[in-house]
Amino acid sequence: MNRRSKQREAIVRVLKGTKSHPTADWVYEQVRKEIPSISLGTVYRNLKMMKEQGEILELGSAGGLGRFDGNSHNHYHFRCDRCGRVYDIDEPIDRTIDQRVAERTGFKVSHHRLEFRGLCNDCRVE
Amino acid sequence: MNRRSKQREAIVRVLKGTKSHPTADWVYEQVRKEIPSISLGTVYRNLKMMKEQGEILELGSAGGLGRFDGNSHNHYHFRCDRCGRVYDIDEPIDRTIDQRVAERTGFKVSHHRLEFRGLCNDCRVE
DNA sequence: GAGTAAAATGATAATGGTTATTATTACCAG
DNA sequence: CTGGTAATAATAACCATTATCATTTTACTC
Repeated sequence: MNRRSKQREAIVRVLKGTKSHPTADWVYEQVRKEIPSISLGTVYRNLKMMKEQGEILELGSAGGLGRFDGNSHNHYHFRCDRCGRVYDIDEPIDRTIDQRVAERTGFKVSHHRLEFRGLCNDCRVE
Repeated sequence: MNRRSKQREAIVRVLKGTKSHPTADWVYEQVRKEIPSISLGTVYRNLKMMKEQGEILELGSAGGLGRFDGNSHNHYHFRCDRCGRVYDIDEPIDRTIDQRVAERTGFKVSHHRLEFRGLCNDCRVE
């Protein structure tokens, strides 16, 4: 079902060969050094495929639309992979983990965002 | 600097009055029941303002562009609030928390995403 | 190798959420 | 009232991503 192509192989090589978290456009520019004729659409198509097959992760912009929360104090969320709904999670916030990461990295850690994923009660199949 | 307007007040009322995590468009539709002439742009403008002033949170689409990670095994990330760079965090993944949330909510929890925020070494001011 | 069907590509148009622009209106101080 | 400025409505612009489609490439069979 999945044929090989030098474009896809180049995309994989670029992705696996960096420790950064590139945008689609950055990948496009890198691959272009090798295959100047490659199309941006091809990059997007392959990234999407690989994401769906679990070979890579996508960060940020996760889940489609931007959503807002009138509650400004930090709390955790659950996002249903099927219907996209977001629920608040009543779980205590672990602040010690910020401290731990700060010590390890030297970064200034102000807070963290935690989002659970899976299927909500309306969407889980019995 | 911040004048009052019935539009903004209606937006705040809608946001604080729901437990859901609405999209900008949903807020727009709700406020429209009260102020049919309100513009979608006004909703966006006010949501952005409130977000910058820390009165509300924005989920998803956090940080702008979608970013990809060639590493498909789950791990945590740090995103710099200033430069937007994303770093991998070498912190063990806590799977017990998925179990705990599943028990409390009844949801099927497959995994979680954890993202730390703050300033990286290049961006923290001495 | 030649033939062939399915998949992948490149080029480009379309989509859709968000932001910018601009002329107009509403608010407030003096 | 009047001048100054923020906020608004309407609309255009933006821009990352997706869809479309004719053409090319791949894998497979003979």
